[in-house]
Amino acid sequence: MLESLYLNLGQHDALSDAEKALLAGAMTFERHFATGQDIVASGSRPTYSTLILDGLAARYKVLEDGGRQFTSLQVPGDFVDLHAFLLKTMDHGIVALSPCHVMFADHSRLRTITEQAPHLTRLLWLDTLVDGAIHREWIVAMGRRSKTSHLAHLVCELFVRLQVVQRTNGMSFHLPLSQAEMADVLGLSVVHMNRVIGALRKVGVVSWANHAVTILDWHRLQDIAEFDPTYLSMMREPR
Amino acid sequence: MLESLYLNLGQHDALSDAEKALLAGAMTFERHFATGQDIVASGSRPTYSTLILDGLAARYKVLEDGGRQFTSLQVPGDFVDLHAFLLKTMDHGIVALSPCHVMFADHSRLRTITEQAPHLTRLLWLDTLVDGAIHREWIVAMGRRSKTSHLAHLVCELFVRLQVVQRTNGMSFHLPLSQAEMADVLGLSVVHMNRVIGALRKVGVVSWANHAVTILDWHRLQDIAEFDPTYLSMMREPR
DNA sequence: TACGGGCATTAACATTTGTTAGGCCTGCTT
DNA sequence: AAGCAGGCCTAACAAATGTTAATGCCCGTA
Repeated sequence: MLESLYLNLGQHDALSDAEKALLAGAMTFERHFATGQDIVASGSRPTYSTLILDGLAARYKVLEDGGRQFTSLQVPGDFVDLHAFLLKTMDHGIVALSPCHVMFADHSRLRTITEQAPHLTRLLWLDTLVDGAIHREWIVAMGRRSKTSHLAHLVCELFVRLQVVQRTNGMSFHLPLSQAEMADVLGLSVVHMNRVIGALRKVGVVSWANHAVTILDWHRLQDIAEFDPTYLSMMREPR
Repeated sequence: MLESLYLNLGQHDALSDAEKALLAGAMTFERHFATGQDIVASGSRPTYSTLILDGLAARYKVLEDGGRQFTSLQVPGDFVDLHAFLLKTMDHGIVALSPCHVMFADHSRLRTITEQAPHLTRLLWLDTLVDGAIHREWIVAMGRRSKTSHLAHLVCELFVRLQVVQRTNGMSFHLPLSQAEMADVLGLSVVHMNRVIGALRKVGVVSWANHAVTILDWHRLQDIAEFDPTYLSMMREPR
């Protein structure tokens, strides 16, 4: 059941059986969320952290004018709010973008891990660092890439991340977001989001229909995106 | 000499004398960097992490077309590349935006801290988590705020962060960035950056000249920015 | 003192992006 | 079967942002 988590953490460094057992021991109950439901509310002070077993979720903030911005997309194997273990107060919400199957890890047991399992602690820390690296890449994309390049970069990133947790199917993956939701990822209007998706389709590097994205020309897509996966730290080495 | 670091880490939770000693013990040599010099090179694999004692620095990425985007600004007391301790390979560069006085902490000694000082480890982890929270706020600003609001938000954030490490002077602080550099922060052209700064000046909430920023109307500035400092986790509580 | 470079500022114009509105599907409900 | 809601897509126009170029200022240096 925790296979995705093991794949996710294990991509950076070897994960021992004892460590897997410690992780499993930190888990409490599981739960399902329907599309659109809040998994964690902004401003709350959770006493557990949420692991996604299956489904797609996103962090978001809402502004006074009603505008919404997603700040990350979370795939199976992601600890969506590991932050709250130390940050205490959630400064953003987390919403299910598809039906989500999640499991909760008690903060008190995570704390025990930090007291007794330094290497596993470093791997969990690393998980949040990769999260930050992804944020930086998004900032670069929002600030200095063309919108087409930004979208291409996102497609590359999602494909690679989903591949790690075995959620791709050949060169395709399931992306349950509507174009309005995609617009809240890239920070665009819906109309322009539609234009940009159209542009990417037109160059022929992806097909995108019915929430299924297929990469038709990985090399050219990567080129448009200037995608370099270094920031995802997928190299397995001692940490 | 490490006062800024103690102030920075200590804002989130009490820092014991033993922990301060451990931090001091992790430090090796110090060094000065001139404005514009690279403190850490993109793609390098440092064996130490860099603490800013004095000066302003920034993380950045450069794209193929020469465009540059800053992904964070780093103030005294910030561990600019604590990431590299676990990420290993730098996926971005760090440049001095003013003369910088820095000190290096050996990764091997940081590792010892993770083995022997769980609470201090959590505080260091937390430091990187706040970093991520700042990134998220930047993403929201880039995606969904007006440019004026984005700039106002940045001014609020810098003021608060500098205040923690006692680098403010009343309602003023020193901001050594040129408008071209500011443009690389917000992801704008230089010309538009100039317009936006002009707009903020015109409403009369800040004065901005000779690299000195003075907040003339904090309340209204905060209002324009929709600035809520929760994300900085400045509350002192057990972590 | 004269010169040149970097920086802030502005103008004029080009391009990108947002807004408003509507059409056309599809799937679901009555 | 009719009606309705949501999602995708397009058009026409408005607003924001980028580009190019020019001006003036300050400052360090020949």
